[in-house]
Amino acid sequence: MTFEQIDGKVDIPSLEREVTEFWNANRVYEKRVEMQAGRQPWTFIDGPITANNPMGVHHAWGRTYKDLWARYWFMRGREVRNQNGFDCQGLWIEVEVEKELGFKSKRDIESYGVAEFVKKCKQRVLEFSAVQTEQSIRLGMWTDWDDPGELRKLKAALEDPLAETTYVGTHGPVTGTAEELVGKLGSREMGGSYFTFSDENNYMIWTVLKRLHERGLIYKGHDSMPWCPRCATGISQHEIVTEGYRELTHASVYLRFPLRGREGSLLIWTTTPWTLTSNVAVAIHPDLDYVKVSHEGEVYYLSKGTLPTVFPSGGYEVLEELKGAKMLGWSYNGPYDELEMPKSLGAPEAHRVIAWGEVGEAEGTGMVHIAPGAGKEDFELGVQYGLPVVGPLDEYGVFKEGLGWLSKTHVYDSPQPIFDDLKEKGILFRVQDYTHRYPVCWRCGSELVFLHAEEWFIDMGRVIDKPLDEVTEEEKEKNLRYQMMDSAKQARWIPGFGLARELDWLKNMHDWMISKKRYYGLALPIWTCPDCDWYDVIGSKEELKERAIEGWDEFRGHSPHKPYVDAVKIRCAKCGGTATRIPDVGNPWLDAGIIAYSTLDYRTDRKYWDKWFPAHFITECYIGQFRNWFYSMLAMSTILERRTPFEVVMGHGTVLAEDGRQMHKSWGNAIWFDDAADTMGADTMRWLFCSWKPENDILFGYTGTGDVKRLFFMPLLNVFNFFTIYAELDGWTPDQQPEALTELDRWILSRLNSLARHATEELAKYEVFSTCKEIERFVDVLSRWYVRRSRRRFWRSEADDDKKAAYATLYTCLKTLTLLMAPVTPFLTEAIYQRLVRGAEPDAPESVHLCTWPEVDEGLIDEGLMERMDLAVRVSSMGRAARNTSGIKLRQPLAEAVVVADTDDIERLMSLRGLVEEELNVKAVRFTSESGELMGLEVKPVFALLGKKHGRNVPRVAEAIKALGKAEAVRLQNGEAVEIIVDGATVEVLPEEAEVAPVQVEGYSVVEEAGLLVGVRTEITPDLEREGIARDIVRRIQSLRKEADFEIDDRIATYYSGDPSIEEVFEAEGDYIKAETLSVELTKGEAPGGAYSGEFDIDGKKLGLYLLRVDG
RNA sequence: GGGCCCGUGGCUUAGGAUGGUUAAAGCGUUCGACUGAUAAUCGAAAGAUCAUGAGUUCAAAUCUCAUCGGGCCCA
Repeated sequence: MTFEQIDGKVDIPSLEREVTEFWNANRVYEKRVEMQAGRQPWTFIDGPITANNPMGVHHAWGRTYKDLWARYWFMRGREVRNQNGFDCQGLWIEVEVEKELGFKSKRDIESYGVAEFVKKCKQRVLEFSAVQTEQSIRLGMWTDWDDPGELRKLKAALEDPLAETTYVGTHGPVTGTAEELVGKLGSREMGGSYFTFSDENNYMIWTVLKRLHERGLIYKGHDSMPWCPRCATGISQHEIVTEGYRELTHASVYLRFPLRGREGSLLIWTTTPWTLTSNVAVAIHPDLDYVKVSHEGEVYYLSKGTLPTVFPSGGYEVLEELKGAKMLGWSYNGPYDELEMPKSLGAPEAHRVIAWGEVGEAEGTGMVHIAPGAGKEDFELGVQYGLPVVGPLDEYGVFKEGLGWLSKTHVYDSPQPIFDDLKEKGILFRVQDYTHRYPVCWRCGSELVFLHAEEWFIDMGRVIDKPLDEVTEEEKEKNLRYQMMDSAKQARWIPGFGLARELDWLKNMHDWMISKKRYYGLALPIWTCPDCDWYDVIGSKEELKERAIEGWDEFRGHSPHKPYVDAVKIRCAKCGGTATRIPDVGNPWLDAGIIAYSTLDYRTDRKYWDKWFPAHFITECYIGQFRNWFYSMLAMSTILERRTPFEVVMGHGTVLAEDGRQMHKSWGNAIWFDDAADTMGADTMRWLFCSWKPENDILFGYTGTGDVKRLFFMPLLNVFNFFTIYAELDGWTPDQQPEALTELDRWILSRLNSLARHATEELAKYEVFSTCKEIERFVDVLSRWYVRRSRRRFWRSEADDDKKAAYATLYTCLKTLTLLMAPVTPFLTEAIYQRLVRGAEPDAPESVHLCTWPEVDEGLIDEGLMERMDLAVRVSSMGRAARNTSGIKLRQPLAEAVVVADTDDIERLMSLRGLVEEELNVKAVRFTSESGELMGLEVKPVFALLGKKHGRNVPRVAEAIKALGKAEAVRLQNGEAVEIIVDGATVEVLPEEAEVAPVQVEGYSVVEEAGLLVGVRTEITPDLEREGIARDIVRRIQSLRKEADFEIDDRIATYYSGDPSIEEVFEAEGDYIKAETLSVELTKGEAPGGAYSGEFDIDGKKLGLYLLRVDG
């Protein structure tokens, strides 16, 4: 069999499974890679997906892009490097493992054992990297995948980390301890995806951090961060924003801070009484109006605007009004100045009034209590004003030593005792319930506190207060911020506003906090001396070994993770003490940011790195990546090489559910990737994603993918099936080329080549949306015009040249289209290619994905022809509309269609008239530039105006107006007055007294549109009527043939009986009926036994038909 | 508060860089047709002052500014 159909009721997912099996059985991907080795490189760097859960449909969007350009460049003949990557370290994985193990806090991890916990984290990564690998293969992603089974075996082997095992990588088996092999995943020796927990990835970051340290850019700082006392962990701002707020009611307190050296107190309000232990300053707004008031014998300062809320029942007297600015620098006595910790840190001496622009009057007293050790903004203000930092809580929310009676009590139990204490001290003003949105831990729901912690930072460079382009080379020299901006500008950002966003982030970013007080992640290579302030950064495993003074044996054979690496100690270069590693792990964006170096063997094989760096292309969902992955990639590359690691970066939007909301398990609008792949199919998703503008968020669901299938895939498959049915029947093969092509053929080939040109150029620019739209348009015209207008050419029984032309043309269209679509819909195109090309062209590559990208034949692009055909399509469409309004069915032939157009258009349409005749089922198309052929002008009197002017003569005037000729009508239309004769008198008719409207000429149904007029003659002569009936008869015979299950090319004998007027048609139109229905004879009367019969009704007249298959 | 994006028929979106006849699709609605691609398909109709206001221009959905509304990022 040369050509093979695809079942019209095709189940796309099962088709895709069949294609996957074909690829696997024939090692198609491997063959492609071998074919391209040593050619011009194309390199893609994958932003790692967190291997922590199954992937979602939102991942499928970006992954579709990632795959499509790799396939495109494969077809363009490049050597492609597109290694997939997994993000393997960080809190998210810890959280899932904690859930698995039922842990509630960090204490649970400590008692379980850090080594075991880290192992569990690695095992989780191996499990889900296997799952995601399977899913990605299901999506059709082509890259050097690990065998998921091997990943799972390695996971099991890791149970005993130091035991020998073997991993079958993509280049063959590798043997080592389980922990060693895990640490080598993704290396050139092992093949497969890269894993950010690999030894190389971690040590490469050590190298970077050491370089930064050598430049003096690593420092220890402080931060005040939201903290869950129950989980004993910091919570990032991001975690709070997504689901971390709850409506809560707390007891808030108003209290007095007595002023030093002047009368009265500052009136302070706070919702977090525990922070009063750490008060250092009071912030006011310098421009706000404040008042000094007396109330029940006490004197207070507060802002004027808050008087009504503070004293709801009045009873105060304003003694003085003043601007906030006048109070700056005033000193006061804090509520806990007697405690040892604040005293030792110098808080009492520091107490003063400071300015802060964020102070408002919406709540409180317009005076804000500032505790730099217990709040984020407080901390920043503290840095700005050089205030001491009092951090009262430990990581479990317990008050530290040095806080008197509060020490060792828990922060959650503190409000009431504090209120009692304040009352005893005589500074309590009022306690009052207050409801607000308060941050809580997204894992356990505990209320968060702010904790002051030591953290490690990279100095990203100060902001220089001048326009970007005026920053000098010298200023940039020590300033990563500006160097990164330069790197960012070297890349092309899609969409264009991406660069502006990245630069905005770079302008505003703070120093990079790289430490996190957790267990599973990059071991920050910072060793500190417990006896002095010395610290150093280690740049490699080798350096660590060399400098180790103890613990190396314990560490040997392990990956650089906690707890083993912590055993290694080095000598303090300053005091000779024993320095230990800080317990912190690294920010996971360090892991993802380094991969343009770590995965390309930057440290060990610079030639290899040179070949593949920088990436030609990267793409990710842009929400968040400007400050995450794009940022960290730029940072690392700027530190190491001061250049961008990617040439083109494309960002795309987020996937939303079809109701326009985020997909959410509990809202019931989420779609899982596996379900989507199983029901709608991977290619359907891929097409939906690619035919969407990347910068817009996409509404993803079964309606959209259903449309893809119904409006695009099905018409395409229908055309394909149409071709295969007839080509197979006729035994056409591609070597049967025609002598000449028709205009219709040349037109569709012209369309095809301009499509190919568009696709080639746009895909090279990383633009796929418009290509998909063009392809959809092409399939539309191919189906609705080329094939529809060519159908009869395929039906003819003899194989003439015109038929060859039709086959050759349609074959070329389908084959080229398949190649153009191959990168976007790899499964569907493979299914078509196998059935269309493989049987017909013995030398064709065995897979569509082993083909080269189609060449564009510019010579076949004929702009003039395409314009003319567009015109013919429009005329046909208008003609159909005209028939439609006349109510005459299309099967009924009509005598003529008249087209009114200018002479140029007539000229252009002339050679295409045959197509229009067939399409409109008319005997002839007549062209004219005289619109009067189809449209007259009707003049209607405006009675409202005429009545006043002519009184009782109106009817006769109106009569005369209606009877006006065309010339006068035109003058009226042009705003001129005309004269008429009524009863012998001359009457002037003003333009406003008559409405002029076009009206159709009798006997035609007419449609008008933009300078064109198309009409069909509606008269049905007896001859035409007979022909119409003949077509009706043909249709009934055809449907009967089909019911009878005859083959398309079976010959039949037809017997008929019925109304005399119908029988007469059989005689008059016999030849036509015979030819159309493959009837070798037409016989009046009932058939012999065994005939297939049917009774019909044609416009109320009876028809009986009896069909017999004839052999030979 | 700063930066960026988006507002187009009932719904979902094209078009927008380069201003130019009557703003284009699909869904939905209504009517009709076709019939050897057929549980498919095709045609037609109704439906939009292109968020609002101003400006530039002979001409603005498109360019500029402002306002309103929605979203994202950073404070």
